[in-house]
Amino acid sequence: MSTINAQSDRHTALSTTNGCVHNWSQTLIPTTREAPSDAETSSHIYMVRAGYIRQVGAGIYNYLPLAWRSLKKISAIVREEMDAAGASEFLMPALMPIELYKDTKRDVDYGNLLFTLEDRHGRRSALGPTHEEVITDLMCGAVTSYKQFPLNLYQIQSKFRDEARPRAGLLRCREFIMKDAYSFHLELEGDAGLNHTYDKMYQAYTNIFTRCGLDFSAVEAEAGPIGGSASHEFMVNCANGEDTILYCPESGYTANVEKAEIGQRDWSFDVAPTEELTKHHTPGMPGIDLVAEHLGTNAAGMLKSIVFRRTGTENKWVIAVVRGDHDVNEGKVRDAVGTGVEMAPEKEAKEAGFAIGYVSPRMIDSTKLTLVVDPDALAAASWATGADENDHHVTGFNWSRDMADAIAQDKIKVADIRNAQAGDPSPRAQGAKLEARRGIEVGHIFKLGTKYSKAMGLSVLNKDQKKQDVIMGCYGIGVSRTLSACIESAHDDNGIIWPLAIAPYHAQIIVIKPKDDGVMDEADKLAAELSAHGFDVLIDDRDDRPGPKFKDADLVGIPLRFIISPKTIEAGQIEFKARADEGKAELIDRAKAVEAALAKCESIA
RNA sequence: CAGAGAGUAGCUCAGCUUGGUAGAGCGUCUGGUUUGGGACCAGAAGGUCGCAGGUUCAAAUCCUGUCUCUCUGACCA
Repeated sequence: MSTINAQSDRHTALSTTNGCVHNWSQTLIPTTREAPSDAETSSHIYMVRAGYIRQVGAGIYNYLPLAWRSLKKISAIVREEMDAAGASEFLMPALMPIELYKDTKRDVDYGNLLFTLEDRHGRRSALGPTHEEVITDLMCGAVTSYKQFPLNLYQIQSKFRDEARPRAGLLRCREFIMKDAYSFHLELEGDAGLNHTYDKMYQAYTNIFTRCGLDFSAVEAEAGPIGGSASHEFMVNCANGEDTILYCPESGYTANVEKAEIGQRDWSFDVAPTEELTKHHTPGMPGIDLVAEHLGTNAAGMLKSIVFRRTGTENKWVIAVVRGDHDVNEGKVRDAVGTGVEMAPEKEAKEAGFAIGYVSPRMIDSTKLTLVVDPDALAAASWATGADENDHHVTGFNWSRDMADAIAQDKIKVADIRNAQAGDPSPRAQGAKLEARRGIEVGHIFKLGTKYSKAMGLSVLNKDQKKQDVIMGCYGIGVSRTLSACIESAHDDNGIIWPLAIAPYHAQIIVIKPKDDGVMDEADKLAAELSAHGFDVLIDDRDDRPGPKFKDADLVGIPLRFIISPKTIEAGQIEFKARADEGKAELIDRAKAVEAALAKCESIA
């Protein structure tokens, strides 16, 4: 836990100045008993029900006061840690001319994900999904000497991506709030190098998500369309997350499924056949499970042969073979064959003779191609696989017998080309097995290298008066996604349970019978005391019955809760509990209210 | 992008098959009784039935087109 305000004895989640005090009746918190029927995930349901967000369009939301308060708290933590790590905040436009994307070809590579529009003059513009191009272009004109490096600049801004399918409230939006940072270097190593900044960002991200009170993992990840060499994702651990993470309990190795390596697996071509190769008619069976059932086996008894094409080529084919119940990992295929690959376009693959849906490794005998096989696809003596002929499969396929020529000519490459899964051998600890869990990606850091600087001509003269491409890194945090990921992992059946640091308010005062003499005065007094100690306070001053107010309090999820009523005032007491505590509030001395709140901060945060 | 579904009151939905005065619950407002985990009584407001055409004496309902939203998959810094 990082302590920014070390000179203060206040809890770091509290405000360093007086906290604010707001009355429920004077802000907008439209809670509802029922969620919209289309809300499926708990963060979506609770954010709508508790009055944090309202939908405007597909993947577009209003951030109501509660959500905005939390978003500002997350942003504040991000700013503090980024600034502390030596980055400078600035702001780029969200709107930009499409021409900026020409040099890096991301107007094409990013595809439909890029929001584009046309102005009155017919000029095409884009709404920024990330800002590598804008900042690289900026740097081309703004940085002229090697002496100005390293640099690290960041912004917090709305980003736009035309997601094919926005979903789950703020988890996958078309407009969302993101912090993006870009660093510039002339070398990899040393204090001014990319690696040093990357490590600092890794640490800053660890600080940020720790301070936000999140249960998260930093995992090795694929660089994806942004490109670059190394990358880590920061994932909120959450059972219903969209991403799968694999980790080794012994070595601590943790990686996204896209990236996770699999440890050593024994294999051999030399397995004696046990069955004749037999052809079967298998028409109209979509899906490997149906075919397997028809052939009297299961998916694990079949070979799946996926046809790829080397990117940028007309007809350099690659067949990747994995066991039927495994998934091919495109990145691993790329690494295995040494060039980029893409799924073969069906039409052209068919023209080249591939019976798509019925392809087998035996295609190598008739067509020029690269064959890569996963070790697990070699283990059995007898496989069911395609017959390289429409509507037909074979059973009894055996590598040593049916692929003898290819094996003899050493034409088969064996490599780890599938997604790792739970139970696979760990790549970092002998004998250990990988375990799987789910997560929501909230941060991603990349070593970009010179991909953008080369494409856009960002170079400077170095000390030796030689022109040198600038080395870049980029670092993103999904601010609005962090908010919903937090709820996704911290709620119960009654609503949200905020960690102190990013809750819209630290404390809520529920006033019972606010119209009775002196009751609101008492609430205001307590609020002032709490505020003086840095607590942001929400007073539920609504003239409503206690039941709905308790229900709303649970829904909204403010961490600390006081209950003031005529009864307790008379007794010189007050009720107090944390949102996360089970059961009813406990009665404490009114005089000890602030003390209790401060003590509770220590135990829950 | 493929498949499926939905647009009727602020929210959740019924009505549509078989065309004939626009409905319920929750919420809101007024008055009253209440006041410790989403109360009760009485009353009220609130909807060009997504939009545009068409059929018909008559369309929320039938037909055509269109827009929007959602779900599953594909895709996804």
